[in-house]
Amino acid sequence: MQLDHSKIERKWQEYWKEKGLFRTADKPKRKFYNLVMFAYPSGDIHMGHCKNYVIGDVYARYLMRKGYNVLHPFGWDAFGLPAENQAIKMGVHPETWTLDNIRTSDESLKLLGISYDWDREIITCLPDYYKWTQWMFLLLYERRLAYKKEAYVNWCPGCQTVLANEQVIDGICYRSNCRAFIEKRKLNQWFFRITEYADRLIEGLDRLDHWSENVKTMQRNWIGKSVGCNIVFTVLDHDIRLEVFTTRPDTIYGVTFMSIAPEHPAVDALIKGTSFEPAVRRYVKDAMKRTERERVEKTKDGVDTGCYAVNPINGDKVPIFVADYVLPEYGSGVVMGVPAHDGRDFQFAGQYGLPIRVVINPPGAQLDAGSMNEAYEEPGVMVDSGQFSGLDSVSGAEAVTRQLAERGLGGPSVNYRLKDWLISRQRYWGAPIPIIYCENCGMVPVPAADLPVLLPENITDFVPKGRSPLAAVDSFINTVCPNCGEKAKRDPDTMDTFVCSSWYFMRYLDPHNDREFCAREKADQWLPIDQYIGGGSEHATGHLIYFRFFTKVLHDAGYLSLDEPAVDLFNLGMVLKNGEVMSKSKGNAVPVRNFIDKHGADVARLTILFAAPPEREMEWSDEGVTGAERFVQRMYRLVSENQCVINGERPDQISGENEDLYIKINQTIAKVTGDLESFKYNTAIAALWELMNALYGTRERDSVFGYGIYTMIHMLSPFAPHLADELWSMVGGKGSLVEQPWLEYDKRYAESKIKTIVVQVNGRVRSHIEISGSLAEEEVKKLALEDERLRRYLEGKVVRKTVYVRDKIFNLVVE
RNA sequence: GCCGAGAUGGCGGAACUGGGAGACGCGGCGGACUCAAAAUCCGCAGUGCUGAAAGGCGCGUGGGGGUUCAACUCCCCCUCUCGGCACCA
Repeated sequence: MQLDHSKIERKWQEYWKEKGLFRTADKPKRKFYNLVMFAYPSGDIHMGHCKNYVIGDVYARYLMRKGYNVLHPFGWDAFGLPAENQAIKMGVHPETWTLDNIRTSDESLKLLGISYDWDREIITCLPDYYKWTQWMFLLLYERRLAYKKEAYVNWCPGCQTVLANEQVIDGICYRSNCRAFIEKRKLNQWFFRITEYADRLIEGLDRLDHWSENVKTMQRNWIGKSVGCNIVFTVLDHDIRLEVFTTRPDTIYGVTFMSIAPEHPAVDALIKGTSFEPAVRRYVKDAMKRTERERVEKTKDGVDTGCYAVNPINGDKVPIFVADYVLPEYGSGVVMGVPAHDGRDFQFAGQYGLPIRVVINPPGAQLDAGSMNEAYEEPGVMVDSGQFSGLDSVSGAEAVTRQLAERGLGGPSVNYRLKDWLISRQRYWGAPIPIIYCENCGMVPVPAADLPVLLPENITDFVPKGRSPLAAVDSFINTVCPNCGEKAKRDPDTMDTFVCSSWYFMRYLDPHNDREFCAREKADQWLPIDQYIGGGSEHATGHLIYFRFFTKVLHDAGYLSLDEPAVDLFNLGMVLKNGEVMSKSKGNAVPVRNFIDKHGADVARLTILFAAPPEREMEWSDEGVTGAERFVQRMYRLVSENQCVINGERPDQISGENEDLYIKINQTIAKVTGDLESFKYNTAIAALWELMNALYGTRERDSVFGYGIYTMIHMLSPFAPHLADELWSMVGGKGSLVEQPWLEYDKRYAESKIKTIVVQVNGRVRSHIEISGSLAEEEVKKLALEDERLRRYLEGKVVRKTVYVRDKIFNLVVE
């Protein structure tokens, strides 16, 4: 009796669809927003992608059966470079390629039986979606959170576009097919002022109790808040003020030089016309050529400007250097050099023979500048610091800051590592930036009524040339000014795809609305996301910050009442094969369709679920498939051979042989239910397997046995829904188990009647006592002392102490 | 360097709040069925020593210490693996 998986899978998928079981009603009573991170459509999906979808689906199906009104949507993050690169390589239009991929992948997801509400599918590259992405841009523009500025930005020579900070990894382009070294270029680009939300993005993390510490810590580090002080140094014989940011104003007396970034605008004025000019210019030119990576790896060097800065606290005159270890975009691009108490300054001073002046001593010790071989960076006691000497460095820092503020030479300041989000891209396949440049009126936002600014389709040359391909499309670029009606030009750039994904979770709530991105009423009904199931921590410092930022902006603008999008975040581990992340480009992908043709969707699902706990990485192995396949066949056989004893009634007379089985059944329901709620799907399946083994081992095929199979069928439904529904109909069930409430267990039989007390001597297991009911310590002790097996351990020994954990363990401590 | 996660049989992995380590599966071995094989079913199994056998005695959760009647679990030190950040003043 073999199971024809393709037949039953098709049958039940059709039934679910016809009955609209996964279409979400719009007036949710017990709502649950279960969101799986949407995906980039890069060809057909493979088993590596499926893990996310299957895990999200198990949870969704369980919640539906628990009576929740579950919103479980899916969509596609469809803009982006791969489509465009494909267009260049194969001559296909990016839209064609993308939509083809989506069609194929949708079919595969349907073959897997994922319970998405397909009516809500969103595709970010379609005008009815990106219209609202553009609307979001305008909202940020209006609120002065989108702005254009000339700045040194990350330029990827491979992709021929600028990138956000978050997209540069170790000085290299984040795209796995590119990996080019990033260059710095000074360009005029659009930014989102995410730094304005830096503090709130940090504070909000404290309210996200259900997010993993891991992701929260990564976000805190990424935002990188530093509390310190600004200090103004004047330059001798120049009308220049150099402002520095430091977290250690307590080391101000230890300043023996200043370093200024090569990009700093003051460099020019410092050296103009002096004998130092040629050397400095040469240094600056070389520095600008270096990538960030090269700068980090080379030794700390610099060049003297011949100028001197004046220490505002003690009037010391110190030389000013240009040095490329100073980051132009952090703080003010100038640092005060304190070699005794900063590792980098120590190295730099060593290189140029600059004096080292100790101004902080470790508690109870004294440093000697001459014998130091590294900087002392810890807090301590201030010395050689004028009126501040003797203060501990923490309160000293405050005192110095206070005095600077009083004299108008500085004051408290906060700096962030986080930088504003650069969102312009010089590429075609993205949402056009809705801005028009008019000779009379300047920069003019496209009026909301004119949205969307459509991406022109009549374009064939996608080869990047350092500017957006849209710049060459006259019909797109040339327009009229919405203000004055004169000829004007559109912005040729498109937006970073991460803008599209920053708000997608709201579009699902109202996907067909053509007047708003989402009706307020629906947002209020459905948000927040109750469970966000994400594809790993690679999004921690990108998407997962951006979508929080957008939520806060929309909150402030009055469109949302909440300001954190997701209550609970679950990070899944990736799927590996042969030790590497499964992906098409690595050639180790297991295609979904082939797999389903051969083994079926339920086997695919069980293989993924059983192999490892969801949060952990899993190594794909064909052996796991064997197990899942065997499970399905055994289950099918169990039901088909015993159909007559299964009636779904909970037996009320439990006695005799099958009482233990009945207890096992109830324990399994409790275990599986608990595991479903905490994403422990591997152990849930193990529990089902145990119950199946128990059923196979049962001789008396009575009503308890029948009920055991019945509950197995029920509990199988989130994991292997097609098989479960088929078995359900075989035993006379109506419709799908999705329509049935989840099982409750019989509390009277949740515990074994017979318990085993483990008897230990000095912590080693030496015997067991079987009991029914419960025993007091005295009784156990009596039984233990009479126990034959214990005699040899107790003979000639004195019982010094006993420990009893009721009905569980009894330990005799003897000597 | 900093932050985070992890290390358990041949393999994937289990173990509640400190209470019988190794559930469940894969692979392996033995048996049944079969002319035979596959499939299926039943059984065995961490490891060393000992015993004809039932069994007995040790050792065992990356390494070393500690707390405890009792430690995979708690504390201290160390090693390795993975992920993130990294000249952030």
